[in-house]
Amino acid sequence: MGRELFLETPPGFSFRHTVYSHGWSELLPFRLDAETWRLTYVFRAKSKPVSAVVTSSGNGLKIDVAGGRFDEERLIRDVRHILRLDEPLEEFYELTNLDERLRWVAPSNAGRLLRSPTVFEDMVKTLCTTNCSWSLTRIMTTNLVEKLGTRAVGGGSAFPTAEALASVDEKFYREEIKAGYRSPYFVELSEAVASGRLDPEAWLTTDIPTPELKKEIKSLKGFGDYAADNLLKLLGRYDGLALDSWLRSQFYKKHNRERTCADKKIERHYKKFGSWRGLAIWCDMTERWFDEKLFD
DNA sequence: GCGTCCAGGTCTACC
DNA sequence: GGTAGACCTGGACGC
Repeated sequence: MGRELFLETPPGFSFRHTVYSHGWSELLPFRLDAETWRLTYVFRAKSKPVSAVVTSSGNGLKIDVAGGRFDEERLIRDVRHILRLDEPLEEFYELTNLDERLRWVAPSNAGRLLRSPTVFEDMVKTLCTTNCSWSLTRIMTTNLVEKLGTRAVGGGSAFPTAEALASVDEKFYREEIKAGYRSPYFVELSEAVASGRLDPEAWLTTDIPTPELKKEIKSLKGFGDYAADNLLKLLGRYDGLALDSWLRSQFYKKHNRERTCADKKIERHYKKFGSWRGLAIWCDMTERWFDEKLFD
């Protein structure tokens, strides 16, 4: 039997801008119905994962949990975390308000990037975005969830645990997940986390300066500049631009008359946003996404 | 149907 | 520190 929970949101929170902030809502165990703006996610629970649907409702969020036994406090914590309800963006908005082309960001309450309940899940998904088309990213994450995730109450499967990911070998990743040359990276990462040698969740609260943290992330196989910067953004550190081919091509179109240029020029363009430059470029490059949708 | 290119890059070897 | 070449896969594209 299902249960309905309600979670109050802070002023200046946009559900639609958050769930549609980047491609994560298209990757299992997220599912987004952009017509009805229903965000489904399979949450880890006490015995068996549970599927829940999150929708915007008045001054908060309605969470319809499919059923099963679950820790309400933990589920609420996960929802707060994935939607970044506790992330202060005032300083960022002060900067975007000073920029003519980014003045839309603050009134829209944009800038919250959807993330997974665990840093580990975001790491695996980030690996799935490297050097491939978005369609292949979706194939790999779908395979991971459907072939290694635990079935949930209410349908779907949870994102697999580090232990589950560490229980299969490189051959499985190549043949079943279609991860190709990335396969040993998944094995190394999941074994490190499952054994306790690596604790990425601690990065959410660590005081380590960002350059040092980036160095630590880059010491992992498969995490280069883009992947490390992307993960740092999801951790709430926006110093790096996380330039990939898509972001570069968008910049060329919008700010460089469709001509390629060196990364240094892109970095100069966003320098004025200081430690928020990674979020500034992302908002700038995705502005048209929100023109195409009906927003609250 | 087939070959080529490239996509939400990174690693290694070499200079 | 900078760079060339290799690397899985799937989809788009040209022929």
